Amino acid sequence: MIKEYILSLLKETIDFDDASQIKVDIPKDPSHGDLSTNAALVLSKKLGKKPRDLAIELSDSLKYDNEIIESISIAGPGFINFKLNSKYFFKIVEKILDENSNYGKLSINSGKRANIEWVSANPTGPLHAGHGRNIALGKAIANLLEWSGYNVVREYYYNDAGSQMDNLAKSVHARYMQIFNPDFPFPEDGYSGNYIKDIANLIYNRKKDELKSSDNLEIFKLSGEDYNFNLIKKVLNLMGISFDVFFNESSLYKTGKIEELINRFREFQMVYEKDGALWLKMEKTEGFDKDKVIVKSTGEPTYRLPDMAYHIDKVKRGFDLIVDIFGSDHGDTYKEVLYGIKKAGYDNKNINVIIHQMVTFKRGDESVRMSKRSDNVYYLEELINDVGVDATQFFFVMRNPNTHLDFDIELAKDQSDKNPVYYLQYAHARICGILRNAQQNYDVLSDNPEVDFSKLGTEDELCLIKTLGRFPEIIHECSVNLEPYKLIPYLNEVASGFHSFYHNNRVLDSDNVELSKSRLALCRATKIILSNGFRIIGISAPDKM
RNA sequence: GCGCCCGUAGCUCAGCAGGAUAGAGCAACAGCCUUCUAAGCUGUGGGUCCGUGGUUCGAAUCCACGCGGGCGUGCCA
Repeated sequence: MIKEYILSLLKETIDFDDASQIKVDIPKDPSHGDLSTNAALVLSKKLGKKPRDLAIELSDSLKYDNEIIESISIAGPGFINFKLNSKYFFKIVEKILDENSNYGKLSINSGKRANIEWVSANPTGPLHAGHGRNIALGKAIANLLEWSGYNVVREYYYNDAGSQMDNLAKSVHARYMQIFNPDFPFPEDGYSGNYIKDIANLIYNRKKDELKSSDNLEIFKLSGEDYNFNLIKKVLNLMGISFDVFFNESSLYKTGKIEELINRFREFQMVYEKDGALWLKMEKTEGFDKDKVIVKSTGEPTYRLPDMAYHIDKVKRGFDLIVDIFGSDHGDTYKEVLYGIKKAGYDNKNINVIIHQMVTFKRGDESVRMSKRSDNVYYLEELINDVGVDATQFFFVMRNPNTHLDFDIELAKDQSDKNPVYYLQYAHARICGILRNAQQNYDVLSDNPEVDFSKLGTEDELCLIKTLGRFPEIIHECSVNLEPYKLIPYLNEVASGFHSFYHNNRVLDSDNVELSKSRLALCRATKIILSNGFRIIGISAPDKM
């Protein structure tokens, strides 16, 4: 890319052992040129020269290609500013049109395999709105991994074995029994949602009172699991997500992986028995302050043991990168899991855990209460019905996962310029409108596909082209750090650049065929960038709005 | 108490591997539709970057200590 080109020019001219401080950036102020470097500032001390003198010296001796760099100037304390040749920018437009839906795809991780695990909600009930952040993030990050070249396995891990599933069975059973006897006691910590009654009714419709006097809860558990999983999959489907692997906890028992891990811990003397439970030694030097139970006195493992076994399984599958996405309420447990992997003698360095903070939902100024206990749950499906899939996806991905998210339902629902989703999508729809119009009403424009880009030259046009050309490096930045949210301000800039261009520059004009063609090409290039960006963050690119 | 995260414009947030005058969207105010979608464009106002110290040519950004908020700190997941 162009930044590397300039960096390589600098390296040809002057020796610097430590290049980490030297940066080539796009200056905030466009009057400072298209690119700028702080090289002279950084190197001045080492070489004992004044930054400005060094800058002049450097810029005089650079041997650059005139087709790429038009001019060089010195400014401020010693920044070297580069103005690029517009021919360079026109080549970018050609490249975008040529690579089309692949433009921006990187090869930095070609040939590598990545596993990304997220959602992983247990089938004890439908997904609630708060799950949305995890779901949306994972979707976008999985896309980013693919764009950076990885072969990606999308995976969902769920617990179909532990005490939560027993609780589900008891809850469904109680609702079933209440059909015959309204006074049948409901478990104190049972799942109170109405869906439990729906499951009980389904069982009743099938089995009538056959199960009334049975104390086998298996059928209640399986029916509940099945019902809930269908609800979950339905919503995931709405969100446009499909998983390659559904990994269930019980398989870890069947294949003996839990037992194997316990034996390994024993072998490495990492565990001891106390009060009838099996404890894992947690070392202070690793930041832990007390030991943790991995097998309860009842003989059942705590959640962390199968979590560790599961991750060891992923490690053994040989991925180059393993990504986990958790809410901040799991912020401590993932550390235990990584620790367990290491202490069992496996390598955890390929595991990258992304922790996102919690979400608050608001309708205008009013916050939406979400408590599981009172059945006052705002389900993800309701949120999607309220604001639409695109707004749901967009609002969850919009912010840095590290910060708390305020999700304004009214704003997300609003079909007006207030809503940032529409601003972006509208730019795409507008372009499609122009393309339709060109096809239907401007035959002359399709005569000869040759485009003379030198017809382009207005401020708006050049500004838009420059923005489009930054797409690959934005993808690079986003994918290296697994940060899809950074794509959004960029796409906003693309849309804004396009809207300004549109406002000031008539695209279709029969009296100006060559100009029209080149502007039409610019429109197509913009459409490609927008739709590629939308695909990554996981929203649709509408043709009409 | 301890651990992790956060504190930037009226609101929601970018910027935080140190760099030129701290940005965006919304809200406020003032303009722009006989022309490819006004779900748009143009302009204006708006800041103790939580506080106090430190590191240096330079700090919103790094360090220390406070203050405020969120989440953890289970033989729940």
